Amino acid sequence: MELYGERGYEQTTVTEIAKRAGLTERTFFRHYADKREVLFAGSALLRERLVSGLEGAPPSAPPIEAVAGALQAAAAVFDERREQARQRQRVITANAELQERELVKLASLATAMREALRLRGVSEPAAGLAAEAGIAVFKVAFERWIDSVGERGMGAFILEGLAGLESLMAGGRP
Amino acid sequence: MELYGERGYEQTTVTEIAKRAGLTERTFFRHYADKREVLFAGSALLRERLVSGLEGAPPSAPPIEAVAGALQAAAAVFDERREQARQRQRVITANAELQERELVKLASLATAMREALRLRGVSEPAAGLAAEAGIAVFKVAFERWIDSVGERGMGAFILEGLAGLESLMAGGRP
DNA sequence: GGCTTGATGACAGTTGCTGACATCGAGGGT
DNA sequence: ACCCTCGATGTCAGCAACTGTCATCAAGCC
Repeated sequence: MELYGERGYEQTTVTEIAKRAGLTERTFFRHYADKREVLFAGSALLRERLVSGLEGAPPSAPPIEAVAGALQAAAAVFDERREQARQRQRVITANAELQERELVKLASLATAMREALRLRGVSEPAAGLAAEAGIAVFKVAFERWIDSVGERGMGAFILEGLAGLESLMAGGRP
Repeated sequence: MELYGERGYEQTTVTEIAKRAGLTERTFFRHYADKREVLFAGSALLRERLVSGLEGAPPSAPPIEAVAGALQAAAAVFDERREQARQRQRVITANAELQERELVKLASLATAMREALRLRGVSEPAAGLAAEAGIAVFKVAFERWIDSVGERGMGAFILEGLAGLESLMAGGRP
């Protein structure tokens, strides 16, 4: 992160990263599958929160409410590390390769939610739709949260996003 | 595509592709930014269809209906080349790097739709939400279409997806 | 003290991708 | 017909990401 911040992602070679960490290039690749993965190792935590959020929802709750709860649980992760999240996002938005990887991580979150919904008894294609729509709301809310100035928590943006999408799907014209 | 089909994506080197095409490796990279791009050059057509679908919708139509029309216009592209689409998708699902690039292309479609919606007068965050939700429906519909056996057009899956998402957002329990 | 085992180093090799310069063929102007 | 420009291609050298293989080494275990 230091090096990525100092000279940018592309201008940083793996050899430099390894040297700064007091290791060999080869050893770096034993810990991270590739150069990008350094920035995304933490996404496992997000997945856990989403999944346990879905598992923790009352069995009687409709899918969208379960998803809403899971998104709230995930949003809390960001509120705890607001500045770190912004710094990280600055590096990512500055580089196309990193944005690719971020999309992959989001897709894997969608898959995890989809499977957790299936376990709740939600059938296809509803499970896939609910998961993808949830991630869509998450993306928009995250972007707005990052660009926001105040101390507003990400959960508020999630709520707004859910309400907005609900209105849109009902034929609303905001 | 021949080589990717014969021996798989990773086992095919750019040198081989260039030789098969009667060109040099260097010339290959003058036409395609990278090795993956060969499979995604056609996505520009998809974007055009989506955008002109949005532009062509009656100004009075609510966002979700404009998106629905655009998705239908895009779906037609696939019905015309069903077998080709399947073959391509087989190559892509067999390789992680290619799935990454596919996600990038989908994200760029979402961005294009978002901007087209803004031009229709839809404001944020509704434009972003509608675009992302539309792509979510598209993803699920495409997956179901690829896995389907009959001659059913992709447009039918799009319609089902839209209806399903509408029901979900209204608190439905399918 | 010897043994296994997991992490690391050393090193060579492949391949995607880029920069710099030379070449060549098609049109365009005179 | 002659030259001239220009776009596409070839040639060559090189970097950096990533991988396979084997040696080394330290920690714990018998």
